[in-house]
Amino acid sequence: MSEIPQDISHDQYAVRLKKLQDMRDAGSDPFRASCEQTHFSAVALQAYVEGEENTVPVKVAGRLVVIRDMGKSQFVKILDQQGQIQLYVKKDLVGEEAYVAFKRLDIGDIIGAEGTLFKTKTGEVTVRIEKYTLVSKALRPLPEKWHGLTDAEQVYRQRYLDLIVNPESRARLMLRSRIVASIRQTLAGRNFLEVETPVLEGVAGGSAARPFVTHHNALGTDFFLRIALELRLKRLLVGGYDRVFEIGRIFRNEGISRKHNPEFTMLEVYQAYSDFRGMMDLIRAIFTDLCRDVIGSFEIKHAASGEMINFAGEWRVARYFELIDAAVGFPLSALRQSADYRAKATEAAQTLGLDVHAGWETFEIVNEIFSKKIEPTLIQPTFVTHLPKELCPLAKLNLEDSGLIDVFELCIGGMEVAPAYSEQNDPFVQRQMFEQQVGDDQQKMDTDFLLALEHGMPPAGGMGVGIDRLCILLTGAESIRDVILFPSLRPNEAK
RNA sequence: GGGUCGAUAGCUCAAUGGUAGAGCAGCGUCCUUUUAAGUCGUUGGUUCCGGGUUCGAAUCCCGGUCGACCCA
Repeated sequence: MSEIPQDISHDQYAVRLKKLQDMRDAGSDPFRASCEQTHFSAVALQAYVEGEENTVPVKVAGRLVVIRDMGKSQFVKILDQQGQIQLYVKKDLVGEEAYVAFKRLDIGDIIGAEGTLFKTKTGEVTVRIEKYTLVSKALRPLPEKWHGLTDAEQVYRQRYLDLIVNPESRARLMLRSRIVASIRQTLAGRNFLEVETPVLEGVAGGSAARPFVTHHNALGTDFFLRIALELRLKRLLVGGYDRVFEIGRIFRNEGISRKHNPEFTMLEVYQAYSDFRGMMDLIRAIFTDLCRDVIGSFEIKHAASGEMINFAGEWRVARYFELIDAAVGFPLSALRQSADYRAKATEAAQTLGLDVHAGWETFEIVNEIFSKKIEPTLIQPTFVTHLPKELCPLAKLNLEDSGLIDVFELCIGGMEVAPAYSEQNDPFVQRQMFEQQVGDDQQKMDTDFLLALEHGMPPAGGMGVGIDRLCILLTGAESIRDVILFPSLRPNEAK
């Protein structure tokens, strides 16, 4: 322990260090190895029986977050996983020595306490403390109780402080845990197997994104961090896992924004002998369970627009090109086979005020219209179907129009939430689509996956759900950083 | 990567180019049912870092670091 200066009254760290040293000098250890807890705060509050004062015993534990000292008695509050509970500490009850020691506790200290439940004259259920133990000393002061912690950088770098002092952050991030748990439960109830597949891949396939590269020393080779789960999970379809899913972290070496974190969480689900329509049923079931069990409502307020998003009833189904034609104001899609399709698409995009880059393929120009002018307007749940095949090289082609694919993009709240496909299982078509996608760079082609397809993959529906964006939607968060416990930041020495 | 904005006490925030302040927290006092408890007193600053302009810089200028927002 470092030297403690003479006048420490202004230095909260030094004051606390001094208290720690005094306790150690007196032979008591302020960092205990265990502490008995019979009740979480919320459980204790429910255990109170109206009119039965000081009959129900509880042992609670948590961090001191409020201290109201009234001389010979104190009201304090502790915070545990479930929230706060008030404790009443009285000199008569705990004894002189313990009371004096209690007065030396600081906000932030973690204590265990036992006593009985009663209701104060203002009606708050409170634990009347008979015994307490300091189980972990906090050497640093907490942020201010009223405003909490607002400095964005500190909120992200020291998330634990945000969780302690900002109840809305606690609630939002805990809701994420419950959302993921609910999804697992829904899928388990439908006989899906949860699996884990490699993060380190020789080929980063399944999507078009720039991967992170790392190096394995013993093998003397570079690996890519996965950018999707798809190709591994489909190998499991080949292997006879008919219903399989993974909730896993994927990594994309691209920009950081309110909607993008370099690592994020994806749910991918595959169901053999189903197709993209089956995935519509599945995603409806996932949302129904989420609304019922986690959110407690089938309506959620869309944070950006204030509009109520309704998850009950039928969800809108709309064809991609119907939406495009409506947005541009003329039947652009009728020209898809004609020579001036590109020119008309460019003109339409520019009329809508969009920049068209010279190097873009025509489907990219049209998709710019979709992502900038249509997707943001799809607030209510909408299945967008019949997308152009260039957008998803892993989907089955539509039987009536081979330029389209059997897929949907589920858009909610102006965001793409879940794409789903009837999965491509023809190894020849798949190879062709890969070749178009990778161009000359054959290194990027997952030939081992094509080999797996040649062994036969059952027809299947597959779906991906961006868990972070789903959480943004369901929690009303403004940024992906608000639903990720520790978002990616530039490394920085602690201040 | 580009543009705009920001960084002041542990936290939340003030401060015409002229002695850096407040609230909470801390320290000391009073108070045995408080609810942002109350009461009296009181300590605390490398104004993000490095240059420059100026008699004088938290404030103006340049560079950097970190962050936020928008764009790519």
